[in-house]
Amino acid sequence: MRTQKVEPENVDQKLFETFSKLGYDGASMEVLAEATGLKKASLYHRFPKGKKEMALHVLRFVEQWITDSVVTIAHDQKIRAATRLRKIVSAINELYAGGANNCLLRTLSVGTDADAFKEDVQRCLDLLADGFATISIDLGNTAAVAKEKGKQINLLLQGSLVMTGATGDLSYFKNILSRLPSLLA
Amino acid sequence: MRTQKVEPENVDQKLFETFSKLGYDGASMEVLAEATGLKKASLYHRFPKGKKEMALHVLRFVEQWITDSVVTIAHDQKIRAATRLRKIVSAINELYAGGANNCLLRTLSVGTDADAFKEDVQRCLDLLADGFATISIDLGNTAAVAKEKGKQINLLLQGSLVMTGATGDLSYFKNILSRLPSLLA
DNA sequence: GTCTATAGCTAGATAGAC
DNA sequence: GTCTATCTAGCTATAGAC
Repeated sequence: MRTQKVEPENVDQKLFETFSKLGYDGASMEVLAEATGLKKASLYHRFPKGKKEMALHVLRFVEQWITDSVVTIAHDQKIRAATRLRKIVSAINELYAGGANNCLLRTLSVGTDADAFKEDVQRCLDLLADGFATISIDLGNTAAVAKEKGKQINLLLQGSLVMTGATGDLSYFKNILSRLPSLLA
Repeated sequence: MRTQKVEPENVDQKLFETFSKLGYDGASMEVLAEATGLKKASLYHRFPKGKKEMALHVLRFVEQWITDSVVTIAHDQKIRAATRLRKIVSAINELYAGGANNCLLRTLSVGTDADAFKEDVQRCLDLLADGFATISIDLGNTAAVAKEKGKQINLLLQGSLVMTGATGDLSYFKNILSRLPSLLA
């Protein structure tokens, strides 16, 4: 048929999940096709430059998510800073399924083609740190202190996701999320 | 020739480095052969069950390193706790090349065969946490508090290595290492 | 836009000479 | 114990029908 079998947003979501879980080298075209519900050739129709283009596309998908769910919320002066942070924490908790999901930014940082993704990964991490720093400033910190706290949150989230992923113990992730308000204050 | 071309310890080291850098799926037999200086068939002679056996062997290599460089040192009552910790920090700094190297326990936690390594990865992480906890107890904390601190150090080290690996900024790793004494006190 | 079929290559793994 | 040569399966990617 000529009509789309799967919505682009659903394809993005499945590619995101698969790359997050298996990394770039572990996510074969066969697996990606099964995950999206499309045949390999159809995936190539949507991403003519192949797997690398898919991963870069998913990274932009994540960058957009961060912009919408962290950065924009963080800057919304109509809402109290503490409330903004609660919304961000809730979004992050949902994205990572309470710690059960790996972080794409981490899984794409290891492998044969990691260099190709480094720039986009860094931009995403910077956006996250800036979002957290914005909240921290509004909670009463100087820009310099807030910037350091933002970077520290990135470190703690990544560490908690590694530990939760390796051990299966969701409390690593859960604890960091619940401590975010005090860590940014 | 019938004699060994490369010492087993050197093979272990190169396999460790390659799996750490590229992960399991990214470390092809071809790449592993080049890294060790052996041909593929020679690697199969040493590891008849193939790549999975190599990765498991390297995990035991790491477990031994942790036992020698962290656990045993941590329990050495002949030395002051603060001095023991300095030795451990120094060893960790060297292993990770100041943050430039990825952590094998993390890179083997993602990919198509991650399940096969999970048990060993967990054991290594537990050993590390126990080593840190031992120091923390000797610095005056209760067993319960020390245990939590040990787990937190694992989280911080993993997080710092992810951030340093993704951004190239060695200070994430360096800062955590320098804070270990106060974090365990 | 999706599909079947397949090209061309590289992966993990083996056989057998030395 | 190491090597060259090779097998098979899986990989990324493409061709062309519908």
